[in-house]
Amino acid sequence: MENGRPYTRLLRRLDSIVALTESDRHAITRLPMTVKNCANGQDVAREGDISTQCILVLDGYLFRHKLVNGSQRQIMSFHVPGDIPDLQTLHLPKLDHTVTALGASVIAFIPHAAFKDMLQNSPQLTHVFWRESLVDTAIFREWVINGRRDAISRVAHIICELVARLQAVGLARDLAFTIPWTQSDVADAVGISTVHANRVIQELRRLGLLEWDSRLIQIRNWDGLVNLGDFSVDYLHFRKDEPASVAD
Amino acid sequence: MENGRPYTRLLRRLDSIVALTESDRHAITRLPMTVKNCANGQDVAREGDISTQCILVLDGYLFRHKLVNGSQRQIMSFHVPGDIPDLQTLHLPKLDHTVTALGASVIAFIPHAAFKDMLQNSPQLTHVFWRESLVDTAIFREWVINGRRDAISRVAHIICELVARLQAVGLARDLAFTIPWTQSDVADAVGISTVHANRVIQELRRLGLLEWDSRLIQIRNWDGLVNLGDFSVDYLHFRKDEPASVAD
DNA sequence: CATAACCATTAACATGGGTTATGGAACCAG
DNA sequence: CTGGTTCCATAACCCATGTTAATGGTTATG
Repeated sequence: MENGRPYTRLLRRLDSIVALTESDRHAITRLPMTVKNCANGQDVAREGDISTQCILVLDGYLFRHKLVNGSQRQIMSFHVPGDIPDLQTLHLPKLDHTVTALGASVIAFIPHAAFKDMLQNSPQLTHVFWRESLVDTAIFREWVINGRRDAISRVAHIICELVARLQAVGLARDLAFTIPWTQSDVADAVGISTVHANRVIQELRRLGLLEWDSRLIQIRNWDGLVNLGDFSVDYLHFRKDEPASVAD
Repeated sequence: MENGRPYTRLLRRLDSIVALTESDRHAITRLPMTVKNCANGQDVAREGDISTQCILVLDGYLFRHKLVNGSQRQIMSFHVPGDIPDLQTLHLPKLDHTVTALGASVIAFIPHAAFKDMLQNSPQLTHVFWRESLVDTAIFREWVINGRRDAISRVAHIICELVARLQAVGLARDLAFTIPWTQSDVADAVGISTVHANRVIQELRRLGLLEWDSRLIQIRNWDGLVNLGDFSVDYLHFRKDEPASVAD
């Protein structure tokens, strides 16, 4: 949000998967938004809610999660600036999981009515946002697959994914990023115990793949991490003609 | 396919999540289709392909899968009659996984051009199919969560899911269904070894929850299975006002 | 009919990761 | 300063599940 325009990251995000025309960009910037600051751990939307607006991440992170067997928490996705984690509520308004702020974050609410109105008037934007929702699906498929990998590969994999997604919106360009999660959050995302998450993180450090200093993660050996995590960027479905990463 | 009309199950399927108008139904029945018979194990679409048509399951089953670490196969979904397993290719034409026939099956190809044309002319049908693709997403989310359950619960869970989805299109009404998978397929779907799949299946039988005679599965204790699998039908997002299960 | 595949089953053994518990560092509230 | 809380780290123990391998039944095939 360096430049203060709230829709900048969203445009970057969409631009990373589809080429936007000027009129598309213009239509998006005219969407009404209500900005809100969230405290760490604050629920932004809850399982069972019927949504009437979408959430856009402006700054910080959100995550989606659900309880398994009434006790364990499974985190099913992390969301970076430019993401609309509940885009699906446009057509599936009842939430089957909860959306929560990871660290202090800034979000914006976009009313469904205005959003749908915009899509109704533009087949191209319908394509763009439908496609965006399908990339979300592809990420879930990859997380299903991730369950087959062993613990250290799983953690390596989500780190690679986060770096790639942050880079798509112009963040983490130096292979370093800050994310206010705890080891217990990591454990709940990849489906291991916190004790084992700690073992795995130490092993990643020991292998010289990255520095992981509480909140700050600095990749030291990208290729090694990609290899260990069996990571391929394909499933994120970025455009071949990458958006210029210098034009901000 | 009892009545011979190829789009019957699809209409049932859509009807289970959204109320269709007569003109919607009519538009769908006018979609051009090319019917094809598939042998067991035949790839219908492959990872890396650029699709120009969608696949509709008419009879039998398909499944989607991908190799992990270049060796292990992870099955990420099963598809029943009425499903369009590659609906996402309408907006994300490059496949990031392979679609294969499970047993001898009958499918139909629907050209993207005709499909898009239909959607372009009907905001309501755009809503219906977008929503359909989002239910697909919700299922993947649930499979991510399923990774947190132990082996027997995971198997119980996918059995419950299959029964629910078959019932939505008018199959498996008597809590019994035939599916030509092997124990190794089950293992690759829930992410366990074939040996352990065998242990788990025997335990399910021993608990009196079901009969599992090779291809034929007969549920004996639905509530027990639901309970063991920690299954809740919510994530399938069926309409509250269920489609009449008698009107076929 | 003979052979080969494939599949379900079982056994013996190995191990990745879970569980429980404890201590210390950092941070915060009063 | 003191007590509470959260997070990271470490150890000991154990279990669910993986691995490997062997057996027999069934089906497909030449």
